[in-house]
Amino acid sequence: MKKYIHEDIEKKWQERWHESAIYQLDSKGANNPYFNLMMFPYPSAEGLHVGNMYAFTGSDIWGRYMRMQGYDVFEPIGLDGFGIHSENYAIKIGEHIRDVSKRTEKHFYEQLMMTGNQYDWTRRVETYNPNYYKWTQWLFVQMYRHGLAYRKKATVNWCPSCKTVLSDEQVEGGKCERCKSETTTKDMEQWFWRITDYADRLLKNLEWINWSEEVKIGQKNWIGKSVGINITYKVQDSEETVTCFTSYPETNFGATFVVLAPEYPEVLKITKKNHLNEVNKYIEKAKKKADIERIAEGKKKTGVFTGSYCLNQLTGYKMPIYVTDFVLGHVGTGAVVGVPGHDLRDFQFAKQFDLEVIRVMKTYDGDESVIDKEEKVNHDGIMMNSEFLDDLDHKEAREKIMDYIEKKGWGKKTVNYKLRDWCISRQRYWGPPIPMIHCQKCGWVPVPEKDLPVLLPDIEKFEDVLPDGSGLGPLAKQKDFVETTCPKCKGKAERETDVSDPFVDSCWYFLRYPSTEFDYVPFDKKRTEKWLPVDMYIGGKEHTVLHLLYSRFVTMALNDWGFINFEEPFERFFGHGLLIKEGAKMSKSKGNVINPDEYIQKYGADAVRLYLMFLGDFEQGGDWRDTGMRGMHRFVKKVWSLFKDIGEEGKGVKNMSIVHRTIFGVEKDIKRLSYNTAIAKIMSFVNWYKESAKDFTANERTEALETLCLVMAPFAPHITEELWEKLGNKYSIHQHGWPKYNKDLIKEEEVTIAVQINGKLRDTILVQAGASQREIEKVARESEKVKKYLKQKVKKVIFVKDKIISFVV
RNA sequence: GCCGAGAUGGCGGAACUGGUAGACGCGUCGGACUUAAAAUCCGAUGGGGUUUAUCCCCCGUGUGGGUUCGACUCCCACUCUCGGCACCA
Repeated sequence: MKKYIHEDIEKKWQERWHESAIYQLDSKGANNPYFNLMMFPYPSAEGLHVGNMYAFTGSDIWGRYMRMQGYDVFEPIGLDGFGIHSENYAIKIGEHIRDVSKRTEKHFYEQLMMTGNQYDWTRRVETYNPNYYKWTQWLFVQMYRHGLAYRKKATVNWCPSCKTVLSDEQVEGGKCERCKSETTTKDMEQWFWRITDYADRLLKNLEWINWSEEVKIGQKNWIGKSVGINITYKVQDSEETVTCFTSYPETNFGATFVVLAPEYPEVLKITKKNHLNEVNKYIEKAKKKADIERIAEGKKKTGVFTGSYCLNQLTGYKMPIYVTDFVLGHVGTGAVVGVPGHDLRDFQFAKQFDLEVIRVMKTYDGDESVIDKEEKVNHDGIMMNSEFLDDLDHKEAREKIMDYIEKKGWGKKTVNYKLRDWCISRQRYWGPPIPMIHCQKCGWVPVPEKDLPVLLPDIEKFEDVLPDGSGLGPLAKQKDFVETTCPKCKGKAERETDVSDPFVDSCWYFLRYPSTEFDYVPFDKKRTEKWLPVDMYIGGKEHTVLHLLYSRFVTMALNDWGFINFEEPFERFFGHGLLIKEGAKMSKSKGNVINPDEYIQKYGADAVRLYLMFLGDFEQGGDWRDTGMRGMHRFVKKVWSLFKDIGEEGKGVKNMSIVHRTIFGVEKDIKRLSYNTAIAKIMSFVNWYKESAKDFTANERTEALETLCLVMAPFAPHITEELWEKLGNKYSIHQHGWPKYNKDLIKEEEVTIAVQINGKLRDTILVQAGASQREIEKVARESEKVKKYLKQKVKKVIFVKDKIISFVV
């Protein structure tokens, strides 16, 4: 038998798979469609990251296993190439993104090809391709037509030194990630998608979708539903009112002040004349700070008095109104009623400005002393000083007071969400232009469908694609692009020059995959109904909120508009863990980044795939060690060497039940994506084979080796294909069914029973499986080791079938 | 601060619904093959004690308590690590 040369074998089969098109979506047949999706990568130009390969291998194993279970598995791949990540890289190396991205596309696909995943290479999707982003723009127009896309002034991060808008991710601790200067905020008109309309549904559906609890909780917290009440207070000597949202109104007998956000629209109207100066100054200062900076200041509260008061209807307390930046304009109503005894921030503010603290809840331990330090501020307890609420538990009191306030007409029960509408405008170059036209007469008009796509102009000069600090994107300088005619009145008009957020590109890509050959619709109706929703989606947990939530939102909207017949895009989502190297996070600065190419060249894709899946639990992540990689290479060579004696006759063995136990065990592990233990079972099987094969008949050899190929096929697709052929089987192992095990044979005939005395292991005995307590007790009592301990009277005997017998003395 | 995940030999990690802790692999040590090395193969390998030896005993899953015949697994309190969010009223 030849030596194992992975380069030849892997190349050979990759070409064969390609020619025979066994992984292509069957657009006519396919009785059991199964959409196995992995998160498409954003190509970083430095090439495929081993983290990508880790995720994709785990997903591919699942897809290959499902194919062997008889499903028509569709496993597509594409590139999330539009966006700031790619653009920043191009800027860094001083090259035009258009050129960089052409190069990375080729590089990425070549690398992905080498990993041996069962992709349908005919259905690739690249977000920067006009035939794709045409439909991203179409989605925007749909959003606009259905009232879910709108424009509003928003506060964005701004770096005064780089003169550009920054995304939240680019601001680290209040500083610009590139030049380290302090960032400020700027109010700019932006396009938004009304995801908050779907907040409740996004939350509700979490109850039934098959996702891990961890990810569901992540989404739930992000949506951040809080139930409470909006209470409206009259401002004294004024026509104005202030409405405050609170989720713990039961403490309102202890309310002693009201605080407004600097962004609060009526701040100046509420402020008394002689306080205007100071209030204005404070607001100006606050505006210059980013949210992050406000937070960084920590517990020290600042603020300024407006000179006005409002009345607490419950107590008649005259509450002074302050402006402070710890109240955020976009949260709740932008106004908060201060209860210093039972909210830490309110307490800190009250101390700063010497406001009264009134205790209205004692602790469950009965402490009702004066609240004079932070540690004593309590959020729950039994009501006191609250008239008709006294002695009620605070939760009970909450219901009662809300009804009371509503009945009195002072307020209205409200639900508040942390989730904010999705700002999709980006003042950048490398994205799909937002397909809107502004006309002096007609206002904003969407680009008609027949005129899509609005092509991203191919700007020749590299310098012209850089953000320039005008607050407008690079497209604003392209006259030919900006100047257009209004689709409505045919008059002169201007195009929107912002592009959309890269998350818009990725929020619907899975819908495109099965329909890539259609150029007149984003997704064909029949095709979509057949293949979607996605059956299994595997990807990183870091996308728990943004990407997954946006995709769910868009799917719901498309469902509402009648384009698709389902409202959840991913029937099942599985979040894998993080891959690290020798205890440390991989990073370029540390120089410990693993380049998968090198390892594939050295050890072969099969060995790398196996090792990636073996080094830890797929859900938890794992720690890459080069020595471990070498060990796996050794294992693959060992497997290869087993096939040298095919056809040799031995005297035969009685018991091949381990074959069945292996099938059973590996299957069970794959089903729960516990790939590392599945591989361990395959290794044990190989060890057993090496020890026992000398006695096998030719048939027994074949049975064992075929089984080995089949259970290993999802993990190591090339070598198993080669060995499968060597055994004389027909192409392809990947179209063969998963092996069946015999239920009777997986049962052990003999079992080892642990014998315990007072819970301590004293002996083990080998008995027939299923032996009764009486039989086992008899054998156990005869054991010398046990006898020693059974001199005292046995009080109790505990027996677990096939497991344990325990004597209590 | 809040939410989530985790802590097991020299190392990566196993242990399904409480039932023989350390599967599988790495590393190390010893041996075989070889002029030699690499590669390969065989054996040993949690710590401690005891024994000529087989045996046997004790201690061991981050810390402290609890429940149980029996706890890595369940309960309470705490420490540390990683990931996410962060003044959400």
